[in-house]
Amino acid sequence: MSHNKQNFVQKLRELGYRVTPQRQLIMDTLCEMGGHATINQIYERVHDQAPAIDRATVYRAIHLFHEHQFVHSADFNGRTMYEIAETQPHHHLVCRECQQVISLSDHHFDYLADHLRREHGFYADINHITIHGLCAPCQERVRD
Amino acid sequence: MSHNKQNFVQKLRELGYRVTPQRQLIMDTLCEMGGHATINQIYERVHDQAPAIDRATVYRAIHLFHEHQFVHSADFNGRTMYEIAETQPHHHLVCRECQQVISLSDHHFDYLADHLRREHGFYADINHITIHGLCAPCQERVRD
DNA sequence: CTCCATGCAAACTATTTGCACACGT
DNA sequence: ACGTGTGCAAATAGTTTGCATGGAG
Repeated sequence: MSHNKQNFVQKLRELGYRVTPQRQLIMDTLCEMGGHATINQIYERVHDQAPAIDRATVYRAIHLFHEHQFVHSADFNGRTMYEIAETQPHHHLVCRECQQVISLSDHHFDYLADHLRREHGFYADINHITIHGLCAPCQERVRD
Repeated sequence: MSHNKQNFVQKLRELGYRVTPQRQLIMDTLCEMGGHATINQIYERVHDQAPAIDRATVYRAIHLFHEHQFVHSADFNGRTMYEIAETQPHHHLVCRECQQVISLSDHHFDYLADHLRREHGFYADINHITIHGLCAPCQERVRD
């Protein structure tokens, strides 16, 4: 569910980066935010706890994390969201009508990943896939 | 491959929107751009052909198209891209190292979509799915 | 002829950058 | 002590909005 703090700290150090309180707080915050957040949402929450932390620091940290796969980026209806790169598969179904996000773990994604690797030589980041569409209630309502 | 112009024009009208040269040019341009582009890239190209067209117009058109499923949005390594909603399935594998985008049409996505509908009641926009990961050459090089 | 869509300009929000200082190693 | 990371401020880029005019239906 949440990231392994020891692991995060260790990996940062291994890569030659410094483990600062800012980076730790930003990572912790993203974890607490239940899977996905925009940079702005992360900043707001971090700022509540430590007003001295600047937006630029949040941007720099998130970019660093993204570069090294601590977090992933995803499009949620035109907005870029970031989420912890879980060890547990953690996919998202995003409804384009009600904006609802359904999280699920499903082995069918693994089949797809296997297939993409074998047939297309592509190594998918299969632990985090975002799919857009309509949730059941919205599908009922719309019927286009 | 390219969008059906008649269809686009007709649908716009059906929905009660006006078919303006600006909207047509923006849609044509996106089509010519081979599947995916940022709003800025679209604007640049439109602007070359018709310098009078304003950025605001491009934003408004793309949002309109997105709202009515003429185009889809997708995250390409943290950047929001837009692409024509093809009738042909048209998926993207985005390499997070070299930024290469592999387009493919593959029935395995259909299996996944069927499964999501049956098991999770979710109606995926299966004609356009973006998956992140490493392409074969980058996978070779990295080995982390 | 009637309104919707556009262009323009300005406001607003998001993101990046340079620099001096602070602090993790 | 060294050099990376941070805060600050300013610059740049991205997006939205109000309003008067133009043009599609």
